[in-house]
Amino acid sequence: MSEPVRVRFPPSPTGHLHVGGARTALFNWLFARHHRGVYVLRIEDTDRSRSTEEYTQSLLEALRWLGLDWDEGPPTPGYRQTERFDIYRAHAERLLAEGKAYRCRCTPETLDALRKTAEARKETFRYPGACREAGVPATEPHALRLAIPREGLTVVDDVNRGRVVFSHAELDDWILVRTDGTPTYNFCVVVDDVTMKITHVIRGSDHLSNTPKQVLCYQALGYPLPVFAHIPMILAADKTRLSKRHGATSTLAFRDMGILPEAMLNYLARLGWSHGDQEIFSREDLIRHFDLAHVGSADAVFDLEKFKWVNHQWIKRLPAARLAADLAPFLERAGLPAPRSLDWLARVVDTLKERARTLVEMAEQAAFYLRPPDAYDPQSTAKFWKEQATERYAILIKRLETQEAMDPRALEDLYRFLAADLGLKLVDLAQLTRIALTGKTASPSIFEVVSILGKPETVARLKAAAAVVEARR
RNA sequence: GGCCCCAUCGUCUAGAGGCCUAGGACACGGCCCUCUCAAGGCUGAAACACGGGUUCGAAUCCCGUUGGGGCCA
Repeated sequence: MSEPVRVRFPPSPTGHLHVGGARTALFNWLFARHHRGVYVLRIEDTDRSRSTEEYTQSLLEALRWLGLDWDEGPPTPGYRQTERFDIYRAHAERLLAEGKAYRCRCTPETLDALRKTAEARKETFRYPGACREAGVPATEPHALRLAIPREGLTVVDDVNRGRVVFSHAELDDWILVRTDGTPTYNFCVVVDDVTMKITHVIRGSDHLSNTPKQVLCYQALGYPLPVFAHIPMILAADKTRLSKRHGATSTLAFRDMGILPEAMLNYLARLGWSHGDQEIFSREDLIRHFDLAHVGSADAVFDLEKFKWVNHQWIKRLPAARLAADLAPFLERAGLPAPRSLDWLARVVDTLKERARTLVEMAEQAAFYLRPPDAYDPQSTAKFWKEQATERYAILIKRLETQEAMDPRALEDLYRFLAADLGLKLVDLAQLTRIALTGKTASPSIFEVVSILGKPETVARLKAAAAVVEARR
């Protein structure tokens, strides 16, 4: 029986959760759920100057929105690095006592000078290890360095990259604890992963180069190595790291753009991972099919167009009631009058599902349902408000006022009979109605629209349009 | 600069030596459907970075070049 899987996602609260982080979180979460393991959330806030509580809350909010629930982590104490300094100190002291780490009194100035000399000679700077030889008394101010083997190799066995070999000649006696007593990033990560019994470290490939250092630290500490999986990164269209100048990058910003969490998960999962030709995956599909073996190794370019397509697929699939509830805040934000009811809004949503790629687009398209058009599109009126428009509006108004059945089928029958009666094409009457009700010549099925608006509102808008036509003569 | 990683249509990818005249998806063009706009259906254009090997046979394995990315300062 193999050990239970334990994975972690360790964001730094120095900014909002960006899409790259969200995908790393997702892959870890999927791996944990697929293997019925444990998913740990850890807040890496050792950089106190840049970490804020506000960002921490934002991170948690984004994760909750995506539904990436954690089995261990905040608000339980002990999952923020600032709460764990005693643990780092204890491990550092043990390494020192065992002779696997040593005190170093070299100042940053000394090191800078050495670095410059090395650069001038076009050599790679490595810490020469003077203090390792000399020994520094505890009474002097000092940093703590890991004593790594001077020769040989460290091999990182990576699930995605295979065996990656690093020569110790390229590695430093790196700093575990700074002179001011604060532990460094790489040291904290190792101690945390070890004490949290993490079995699989799944993270961005930008961490691959740090891995040999960490491996050496695991070995010095005498702990078994976790399985490493370095996953490809997400790039912008210009193949550089995705950043703010490329547009929205934070998870919550996509929520505000009207992206659904289902779509976000789906799109992010397909960036670097695949399962045959399948494009649309539910949360359950992802858990069932996710595996590290089908994660690629090349970096992936983030494509908003495809993302919106995936979002549209989810808009089409999700029930109207759910969408209506999600849409409501977007209507409010657009300054539109409140819908008659949530059920009524669900009917509206059903007519818009095929047309809106985001909830923002859907809110725009829903506007005419909530208030009459404040203007009529000039191109549309130029084409359809010809001589007989007044007469035709009069006929439509008269017929609709006496119409009993307001379901789309009955309305379509009415329009077809009427068109045939007048020797017209259906499109003529349909577009006249559409202009009156929506102000434009593009909208959902006009029979659906009339049905949802109801008789009084429809007739009122037809009369208003007729009046404008009359006034223009 | 040193070290490490990566390389299939514009983009996401399928492809684990013969199933590949390289498949799917987004975007783009055409046609069909049609009350408009969409959605949908059909269809078109579009890729194995380059050069050497290995092999009866390579997109798939090896080496090099080029390009991109990352880490370290």
